[in-house]
Amino acid sequence: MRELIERLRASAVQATPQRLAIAEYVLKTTDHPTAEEVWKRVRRRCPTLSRATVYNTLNLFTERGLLKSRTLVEGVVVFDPNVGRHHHFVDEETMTIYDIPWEALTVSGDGRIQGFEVREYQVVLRGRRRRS
Amino acid sequence: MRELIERLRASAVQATPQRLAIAEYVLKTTDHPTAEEVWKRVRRRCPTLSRATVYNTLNLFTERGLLKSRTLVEGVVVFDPNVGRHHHFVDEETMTIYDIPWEALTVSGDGRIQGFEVREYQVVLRGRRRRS
DNA sequence: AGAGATGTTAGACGGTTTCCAGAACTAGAA
DNA sequence: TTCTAGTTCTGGAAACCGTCTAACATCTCT
Repeated sequence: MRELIERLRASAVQATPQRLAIAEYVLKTTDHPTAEEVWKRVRRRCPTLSRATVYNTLNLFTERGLLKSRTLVEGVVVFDPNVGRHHHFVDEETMTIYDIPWEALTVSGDGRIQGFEVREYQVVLRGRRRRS
Repeated sequence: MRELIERLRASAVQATPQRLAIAEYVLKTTDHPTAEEVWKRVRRRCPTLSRATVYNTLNLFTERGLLKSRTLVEGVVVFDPNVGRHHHFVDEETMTIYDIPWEALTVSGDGRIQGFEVREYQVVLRGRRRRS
């Protein structure tokens, strides 16, 4: 709690009860929730929370680098508190998104990409998660 | 023209003037246009063309494997006539999307992806195109 | 030509996200 | 505390994008 407030302050985000309620869920989850999912979830604790505030807050967090918004499944925007480098695996059956550690994949390019100054890159894998 | 009709027939798509007008642009371009862009563009030749037909046709083409729809830039769905395996580079300044040949990049994974049955994957590179 | 299937159109609709304007809240100063 | 100026929150309206609908047009097959 206290350290959440710290984190917001460190990102120049004024902590309010609404933002804390949202942060508590969305900055700590390993899910990749949509705005709607965040709203439904956080409203359980904070029933007056408006949709607009959820969108404002998610956008603010994204602007401040606390979140990253991604479209890994066609037409679905999700928010990801893991803002560091990593890749993704999408289970096409359940549409669940899994994080893949950056070091788990190696990407190398040949001469054909010399015309491009690559600032970042990301691999998206699709398939089925093996049932263990 | 004739071979375009052939291509549609081969994909079990009945050729109509509207579909041909759309196909002529969208199946031959190296751009990655949005539905709206396709509509604006094709309407110059076929002014009565409705938005609904553009969407119906793009979705039909996608279903039949003539196009692939992608979201390479947050919140923007584009259509790509290059349905074979390849990667993409997004110029973050101009938001232009470039195709990267499949063989230009090599991706290898370590043990941490053994829990996943990968059916396909794609690399998205972001940065600036070098002015040559 | 006629019947039935298929395609097209304009506008209505639906879900998601943003905008707006007023009310509530906040931090800081007195 | 109380005041003030700035910020945030809220619900509803509006914008946006894509889909659906129902009437009409056009094809295809006999």
